[in-house]
Amino acid sequence: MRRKVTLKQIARELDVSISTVSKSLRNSLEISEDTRQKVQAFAKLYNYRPNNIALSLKNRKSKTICIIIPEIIHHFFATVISGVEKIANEKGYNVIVCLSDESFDKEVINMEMLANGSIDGFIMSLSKETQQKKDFHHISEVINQGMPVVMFDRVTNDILCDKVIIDDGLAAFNATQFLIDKGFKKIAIISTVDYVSVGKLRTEGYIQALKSNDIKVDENLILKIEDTDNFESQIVSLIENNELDAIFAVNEIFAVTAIKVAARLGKKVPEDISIIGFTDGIISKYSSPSITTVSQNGIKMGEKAAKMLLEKLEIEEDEDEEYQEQYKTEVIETELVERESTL
Amino acid sequence: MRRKVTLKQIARELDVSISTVSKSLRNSLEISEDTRQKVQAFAKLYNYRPNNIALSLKNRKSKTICIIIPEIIHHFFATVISGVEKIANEKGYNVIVCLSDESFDKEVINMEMLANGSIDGFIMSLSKETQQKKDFHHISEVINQGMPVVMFDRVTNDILCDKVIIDDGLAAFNATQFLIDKGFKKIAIISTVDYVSVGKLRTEGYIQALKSNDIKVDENLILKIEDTDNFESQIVSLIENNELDAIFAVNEIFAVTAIKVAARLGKKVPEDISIIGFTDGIISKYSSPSITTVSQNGIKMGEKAAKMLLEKLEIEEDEDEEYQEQYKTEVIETELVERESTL
DNA sequence: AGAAGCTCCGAAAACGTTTTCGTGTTGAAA
DNA sequence: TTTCAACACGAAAACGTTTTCGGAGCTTCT
Repeated sequence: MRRKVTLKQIARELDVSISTVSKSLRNSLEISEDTRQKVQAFAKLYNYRPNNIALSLKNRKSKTICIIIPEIIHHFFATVISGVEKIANEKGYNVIVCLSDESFDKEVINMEMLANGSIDGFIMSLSKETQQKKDFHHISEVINQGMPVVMFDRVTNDILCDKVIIDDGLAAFNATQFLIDKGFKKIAIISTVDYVSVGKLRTEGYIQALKSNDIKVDENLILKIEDTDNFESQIVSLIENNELDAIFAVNEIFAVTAIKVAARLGKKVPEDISIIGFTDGIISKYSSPSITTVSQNGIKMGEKAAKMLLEKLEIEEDEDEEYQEQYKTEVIETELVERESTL
Repeated sequence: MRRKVTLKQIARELDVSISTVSKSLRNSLEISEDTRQKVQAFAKLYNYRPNNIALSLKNRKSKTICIIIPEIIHHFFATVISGVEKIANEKGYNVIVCLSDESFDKEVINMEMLANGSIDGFIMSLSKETQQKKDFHHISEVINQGMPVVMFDRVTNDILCDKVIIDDGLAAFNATQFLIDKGFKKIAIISTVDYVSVGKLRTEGYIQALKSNDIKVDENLILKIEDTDNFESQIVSLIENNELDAIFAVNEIFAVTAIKVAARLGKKVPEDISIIGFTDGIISKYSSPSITTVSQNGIKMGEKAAKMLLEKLEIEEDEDEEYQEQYKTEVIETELVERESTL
């Protein structure tokens, strides 16, 4: 078990200075052909690799970025990570993945822990608790220290930074309009509580669509779910108490649960009731019937977010001094994937 | 945008030495109460945080571990990450997630890139390609340098290190036996090609179960799928050409696809044909009918792997010198979760 | 022969810490 | 008055790099 070999050891062994070794390995013309070859041969033999930590310290950057997500056991976030990884790796960056578990405290701890030199920038989606508390000091602090942050999906207007989102309102509008175009009038929505930004936006889009088609908005058809562990009974009531034509669910789980509940209540999907979901995940694809859904391309979001972050990092590198800070918000287009759950 | 403050800056500002500042912040008794308070107040005001990279360099460890998985868009691996994260965070470690995308080269690159000081240890599950090539030099190299490695799920006997696995053979045996106990004789298996270690083991378990119940093994009922993108037609043939009682699928996707195909061919699940899957993921839970499956607790696997790795790291720290190297293989128990897809 | 210019290399600083060791200043004991 | 311990602090090394600068030794030109 030989430990990693360092410049110093090579230098001692070959009886030259550390500088000479370093320069030789970097093929500096300052060093004679002879010495260079000797050093390089020796380094190769002992499988020398520069120590990343030392390089990070010297260069004052770690070539590592961090992505903070609320939970990983969630197809959408997993795809985003995948997109981030792809771009980051292409550019020689590593990715640290942190999970906030929807907790404000964990989000803060993670950021504080990593903001001290370990990483060069953040990509993040807010935890539910953070969105509820509306406390973003940990993020603005990091930004104030000059570390770039890119937010995606669950974002906030209270922080100025690059963002990657989908147009949740528009996507919801389109999904609802799709149902209306099929001739449906009694359309329910299964959404989340309002402090989850995307839930609120999607609900608004749904309402917009109804209004612009002169369909009266019925509060009884708007179900806002708080506890994502135990909500099935609420969906049962919704379907039992209303003669629904269709349901728009703001995520996969709600959609697939609606299908199950409908089946149990003797309603066929899509013959008796049509259902549209949100997020084109693994459930929508493999459910029976498979689910018509709004596809938010997580990979594309991750790629875009990573590109924006890396761009900031490269710029900083060049013209270190005060260029006009420009923040962009990129909107990733969504798409309605038609499957079996709608007529 | 003030940049991060360092010991040196505080020292200059307060007109003391760097050592004094460092000691003050660590509450050393060498420093007078007076000076300590002054320094601490100043540090707090300017929100001083020690630079992690510098600490890593000094301590020769990064308090970061890396987990390499074949793909993240896969419920099982996501749960493993989640388990690793949990334990690592508890002990103050960060987790770098690397994706090999089932590619040998990416696995090698990732390991080489990070093995140079960036991290303290690896947790990994082999990529398909690596298992196929049986080339593990990158792993043994890392181990030779004294860096602990823990392998999980997809492991190999060619490398000596800590491992966390399930008893794939036994689990498959039990699943098959479960079907046999229901009175089924014509039981098919949908598996992967043999170089995927877990696929092979599960197939063996299936065969064992048949044999020990004196059921003839019919090669036509053993489907080994190579291309995971385009296999539906093979399942169609399997079901069409054989009067099956039941199917044992070695993963969720195969199981849910079998259900779909069966339905299309006019066979009801579970009335006409029973189906058991492997991996208790989101699909099994939300599919209709929901799928009876072998649950491999990914969280527990991740937690166990992380514990084993961190233990090695802590030991190394203490008694740096040659204690007898002991490698363990932990077996995580599986469980058969009965749902709707079996009678 | 002196100046100038190369070629080849090493010393040292820098990145930000922690820690060991030394040293100057007190105050009290001998 | 001398000696010694306690106290409070600083210098420097170390972790492993890269890079700037300077210098020694040689050749070439005038």
